[in-house]
Amino acid sequence: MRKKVTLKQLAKELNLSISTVSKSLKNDSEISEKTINRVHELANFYNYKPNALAVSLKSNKTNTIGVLLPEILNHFYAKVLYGIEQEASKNGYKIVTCITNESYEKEVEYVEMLNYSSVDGFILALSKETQMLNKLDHFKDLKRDNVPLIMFDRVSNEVDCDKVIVDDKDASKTAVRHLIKTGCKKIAVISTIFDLSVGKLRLEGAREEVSANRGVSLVELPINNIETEEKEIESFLKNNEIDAVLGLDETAAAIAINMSHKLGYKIPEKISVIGFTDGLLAKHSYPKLTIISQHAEDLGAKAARILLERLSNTSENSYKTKTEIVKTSLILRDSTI
Amino acid sequence: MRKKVTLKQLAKELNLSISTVSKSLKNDSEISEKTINRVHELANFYNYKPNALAVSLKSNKTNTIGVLLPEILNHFYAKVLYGIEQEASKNGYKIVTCITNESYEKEVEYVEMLNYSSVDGFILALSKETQMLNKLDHFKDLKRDNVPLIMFDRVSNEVDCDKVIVDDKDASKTAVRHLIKTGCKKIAVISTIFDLSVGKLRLEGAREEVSANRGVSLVELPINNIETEEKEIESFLKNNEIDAVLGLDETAAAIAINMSHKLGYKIPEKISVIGFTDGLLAKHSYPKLTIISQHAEDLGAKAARILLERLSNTSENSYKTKTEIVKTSLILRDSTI
DNA sequence: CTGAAAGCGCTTACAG
DNA sequence: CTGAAAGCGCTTACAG
Repeated sequence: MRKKVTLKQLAKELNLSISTVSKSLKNDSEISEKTINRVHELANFYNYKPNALAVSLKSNKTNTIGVLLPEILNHFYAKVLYGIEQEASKNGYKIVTCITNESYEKEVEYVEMLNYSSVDGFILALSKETQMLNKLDHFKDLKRDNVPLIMFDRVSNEVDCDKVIVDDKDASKTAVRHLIKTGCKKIAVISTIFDLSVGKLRLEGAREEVSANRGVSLVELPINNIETEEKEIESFLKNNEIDAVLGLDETAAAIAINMSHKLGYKIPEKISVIGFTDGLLAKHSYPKLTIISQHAEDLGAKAARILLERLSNTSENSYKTKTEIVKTSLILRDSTI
Repeated sequence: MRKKVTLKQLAKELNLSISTVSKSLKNDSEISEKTINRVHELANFYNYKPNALAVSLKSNKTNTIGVLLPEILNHFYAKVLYGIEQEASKNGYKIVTCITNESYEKEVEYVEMLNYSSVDGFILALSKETQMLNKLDHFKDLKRDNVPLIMFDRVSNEVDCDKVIVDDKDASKTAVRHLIKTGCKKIAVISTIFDLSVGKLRLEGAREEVSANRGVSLVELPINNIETEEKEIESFLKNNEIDAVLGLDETAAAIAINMSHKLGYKIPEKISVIGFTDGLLAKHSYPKLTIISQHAEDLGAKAARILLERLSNTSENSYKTKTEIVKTSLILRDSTI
């Protein structure tokens, strides 16, 4: 069982009251300088730290932000987390992170758990399963308890809260436009995330851009089963005379590159490839992948800033929620012409 | 500011005392069935949840484990985290994770912060900077406060605590033995982690195994600057007549494969490649990388189990610490013969 | 300048 | 069977 020095013990040893010790540690002007010094000295000696549980119980705030991520082996979320962490710690907030692993049940469980642990607010992206089932009741508790919530990336229209999203549709358009500009005529879109809000938007963008250009066509390869993704992409590349691939998630484009190697197709000479998310796979593919960067770190920082703002306005019990859109960038590397 | 129903409010509305309500919620046999039912009904209606801060303050335990990771964009640590999480949540424990980003200062800060937040125990791998500076004073606080600590993977001999490590030296030996068995004569070892305990052990293993085999030689490529890693590996491959590469961290082997593509070297025909860590890069390289798996998930679960055991033995204030070793496996894929 | 008292939301030994 | 009281470790308005 953990042991810690308390105000009580310091008070006893100094022959002072608990109140005086408490005030001294805050350098309260009420207290004589001499007493303040005595108290600090002993506190330092014992390495006294106030008990955070007691402080939080009293103040009704924990200075903690709960963060829920669908997945962590994903550079986008990992970087968002980093952005949140930076901004939060700059402002004296801690973060507690839970990974839902794309499970609705886990998401519900973690929201309850963190709410029960009295985090001051939430930042989260919905799990895949939650988006598919479209069950959002677990967020009503937060509303009822008056706990602010910021959703990012994977959001739901049915929850009224602040949101930070990426301009996914525009991003796809920009990518496709680049492919067309460099001479591609038959563009494949590979997606494992057609169930997600972001996947839908990205696909829509590609469709719109293609249909706005005469003589260019789109072939869609939706992948249901991650297990067979490689094989599906390989046979797709073999059986379709395409000259470009747009991968809508982090891995699809990388796999397209690998399968092209296998089939002996040159990149970018025969096939141009663009992916989403500036992650490890993109950096360590050969040739290096041209990608859409979602500026994950900025996005995280932005979400944190909005939350901190909500937390500082303790007065307003209800407020008008807002949605901010983060602009993406197309980063040209070696997998496109 | 968050609002929550409390025992007090329930008591008032039910015309009962706080004690009776509290006991009823726990189905205490002292209380009449009728009262218990009344209380539960209202509690359900209001969705009452006890305030975790108050419970923890009273019980002096938070059911929370603090986890410190050097890096998260690293499959090994991400999977260890997953293993810890599984085991912890199975036993009603939550985890709070902090990423040190290989910084000594951050590590000190987080240890203090989590200790101050009253986590029940710690599981951590040291940051690179901490291992280089070899400053370990921040763990004395934990000892003084009687908070159990489990170190894994990157550990220090100078801290007396439970440890879970990987048989890194044997792992390298096994890898090199396989290379030799398949006919490799001149083996390169590429390392960006020669400062780390694990990096040293892996290198040692490779050296020992090579010197035990006549006619086989080792070439070492230590890389100081991650920025120029690719170029260094490329020119190394060009200027050395090697027939095998052992990459001691997650990325080195992947880069070796990419640079081989660039130089037109066939894998595994001309060069065999083995890497450490069964991560995304290994899975999505072409050809698929033969790797040493450290069984990260098991390792995490094991660390959690040891900690939970320590936490359940509240009686013992001092105990004999132990070190457990997790066996690695060589997983043969397509980058070796 | 210092301290006693109330209170944050719980739990539990004790009294009735 | 129910409740008053003490206490976990703090903060702060109030009294002296």
